[in-house]
Amino acid sequence: MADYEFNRIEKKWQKRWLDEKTYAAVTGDTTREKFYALVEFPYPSGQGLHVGHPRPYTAMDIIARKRRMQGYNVLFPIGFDAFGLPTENYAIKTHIHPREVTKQNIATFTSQLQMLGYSFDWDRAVDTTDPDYYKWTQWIFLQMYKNGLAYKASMPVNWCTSCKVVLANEEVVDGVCERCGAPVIRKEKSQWMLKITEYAERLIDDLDELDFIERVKIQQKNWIGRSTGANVKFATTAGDDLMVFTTRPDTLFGATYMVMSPEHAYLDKWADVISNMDEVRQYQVEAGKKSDFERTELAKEKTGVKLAGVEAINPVNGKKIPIFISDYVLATYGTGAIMAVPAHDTRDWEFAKKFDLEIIEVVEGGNVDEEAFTVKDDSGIMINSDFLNGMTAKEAIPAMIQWLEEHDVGSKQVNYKLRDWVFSRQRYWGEPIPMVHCDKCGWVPLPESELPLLLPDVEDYEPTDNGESPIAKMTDWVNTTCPQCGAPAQRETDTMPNWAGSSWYFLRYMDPNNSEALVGKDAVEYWNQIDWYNGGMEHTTLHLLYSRFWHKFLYDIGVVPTKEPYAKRTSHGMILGEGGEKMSKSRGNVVNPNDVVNEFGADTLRLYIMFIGDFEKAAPWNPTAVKGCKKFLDRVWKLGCEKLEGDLSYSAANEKEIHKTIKKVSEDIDKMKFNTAIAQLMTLVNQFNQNKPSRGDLKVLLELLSPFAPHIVEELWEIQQFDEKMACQQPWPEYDEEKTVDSSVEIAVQINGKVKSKITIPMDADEDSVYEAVMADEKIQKATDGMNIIKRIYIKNRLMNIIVKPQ
RNA sequence: GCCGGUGUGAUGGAAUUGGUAGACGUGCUUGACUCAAAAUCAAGUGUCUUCGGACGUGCCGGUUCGAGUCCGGCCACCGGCACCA
Repeated sequence: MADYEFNRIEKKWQKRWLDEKTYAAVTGDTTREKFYALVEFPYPSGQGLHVGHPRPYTAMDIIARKRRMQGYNVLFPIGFDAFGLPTENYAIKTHIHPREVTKQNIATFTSQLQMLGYSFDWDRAVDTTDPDYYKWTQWIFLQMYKNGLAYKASMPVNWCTSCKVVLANEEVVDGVCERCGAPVIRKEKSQWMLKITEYAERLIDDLDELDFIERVKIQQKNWIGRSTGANVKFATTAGDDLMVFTTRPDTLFGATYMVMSPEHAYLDKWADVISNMDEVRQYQVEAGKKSDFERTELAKEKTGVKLAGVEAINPVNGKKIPIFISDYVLATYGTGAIMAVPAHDTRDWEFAKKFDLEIIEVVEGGNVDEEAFTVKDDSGIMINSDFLNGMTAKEAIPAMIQWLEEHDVGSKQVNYKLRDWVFSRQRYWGEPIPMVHCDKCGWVPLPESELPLLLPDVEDYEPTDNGESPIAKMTDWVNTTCPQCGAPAQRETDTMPNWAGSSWYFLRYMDPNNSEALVGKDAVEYWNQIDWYNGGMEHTTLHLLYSRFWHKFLYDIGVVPTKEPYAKRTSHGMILGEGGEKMSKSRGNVVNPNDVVNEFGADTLRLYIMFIGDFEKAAPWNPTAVKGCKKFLDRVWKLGCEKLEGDLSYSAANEKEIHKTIKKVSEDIDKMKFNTAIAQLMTLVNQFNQNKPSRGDLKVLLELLSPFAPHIVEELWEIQQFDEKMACQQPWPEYDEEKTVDSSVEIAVQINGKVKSKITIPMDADEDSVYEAVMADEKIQKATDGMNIIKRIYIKNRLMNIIVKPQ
């Protein structure tokens, strides 16, 4: 018997798959149903592949391989999301051009991914830094601009003090930079923005039709943060009406004061009317100095300033109430001002206590002197509220909205927490934003014929302290002429964030070499929607949301035929270090896939990473357990090398277990229960070691194993000369439900719900004959001796429970 | 604080969705082979036990003939959001 030389075997088959383009998807083969399986394309970092990558990749590879065997026309592509900071930082350190670094890293990643035997369609690989690719990223930006979805605005933005770059809200975690951990401060800057808020409603509502795992839907919904309520107009003694948003218009009679955010525009407008403007200015300065992080840290203690000389009028009762400014009211949400109902809102209550303001109870049931009574279930009864008295909150809300509308002082309103997407980055290694600024014409888009706008070469990639991109120093590139009027003009020097290229990459895979369009009509009609997309939870409110937004826009302008890019979304758990901690260089617990492949082979790594535990949950790496998977493959090798004679029928001894295994493996792959599928394959192999397999037995084992461990399977397939076509090109085995069932079954016999004995009965035996067999059992006779049998419960093929009472 | 998730042997994890808890793997014990070790193969492995049994899925209670699974109340850990009106 030949040794199991996994290194030689794996290289041999990888080469053959690539040479023969075994896994190329065939567009236009209408005889077969299409299946588009997608994994998140990697960022090609200098560290190379991490063991985290193989988990989702192996999972989708197994699914793709099985679908091919089931006759689908499968598109399973890969590419590289190569713009981004780590590469740029590396360039700063080494003075090697990011383009070169990216090229090397992509080469490393490619060979590592090929080393693991993934059935990617390599001819379709995309690279977001390729001008032929980012031409279309820029093109989409131009379409957004033309449709009013891209705009430049000066506003306070998140500024990472270490990366020296603006961050999107989604990139700020606990007040620090998601990537480097440095503090994020607020900085006033002029930025390109994308109006994702225009799509907020559709981004929430359309989730209902999608087959996404629930936690993804919930997280996106929370992030978009829809709340329904009303806008209410308060007249003021300054003359202007002050508009507020509230989710509880029913509590309007309890509104005893108002609060504006320190940034509210009326403050400047009212400067002459406000008699304590000095105090107001001082508070504004202090609030402005605080970073987001400090604002949240100091959340407990309320601060604020009462506006002297201005009062508001509560529209429902004409009462004059004071107005404050406080940083607990955010300028960016709602109208930047609130009506305060201290009796029923915790924050308002704290503020009212501190400033000794009136607290009026309008919903019965709490003790508003002690704490705010926040009713969550809408069932509280309204009091002190004139025409609302006696109603539940649920009834009072629409009643109040109606009243507001009738009196023209308010209306129903929906608000979202989602903010527009800050889209410019002051860095080098990104897509140039194809816009030109002309003193006369303002911002002018580059004509599409000038795309791609190439990223210029610079001498120095170092970001500048004044917040400008390194490209700003390339005056030859920056200075241009206005596409509209021909006058001297300047190019935009900020670049796009790394989320840009990844927001549409799945479309390019459908038609990667199209030079006329980002994707051809036929290709996008055929591949249509991604059938199954697996990726990390960390992208839920970033890439996953952004790409849904872009796709909806592309749908609106007629580029794609579907409203949503992904029909189904699943997510894998993280691979942790040995101690159950996150793998990191500083902890020194990083496992390199290369080492595992060298020592045990790619098939063992694939098998282990799928066997490690529940796919959705995090799992710690266990080096000794890897051996178990290697041992399993050693046993398969031994079985498979033995020369078998005869036809391809199943042996009588193994037939039942084979049908069970086909069923279990088929179903488990579709449910991503890879660990139990592998366990069943192990059980089958254990049985083959008891009952020598026939030639047909071995053939079906190899077919079932081939998505998991494709290399060893192809080698054994060749040794056995099963077919001219490779194992991966065989039809997926089918099972006979009847043959998965045993002829006899062991059932439990319980007395009063406790298992007392076990007996073997024929499959599907009727209750009376089972009862007879039960009563013949010695242990049961003993247990029921001298007892009254009250009743019996029979669950077919499972158990019989006898209920007895002492006589 | 709000939203979501998880809790099962020494260990990673199974359990037909209310029906024999611990599949499969690791580890450990014993045996075979070996001068020996590794590898391989075989048997065993939840806890306690007076060997009749008794107990056992984070804790307390409930529903049920029957609960890891359902309900109520806690505890612990993980993830997300957070002064969002």
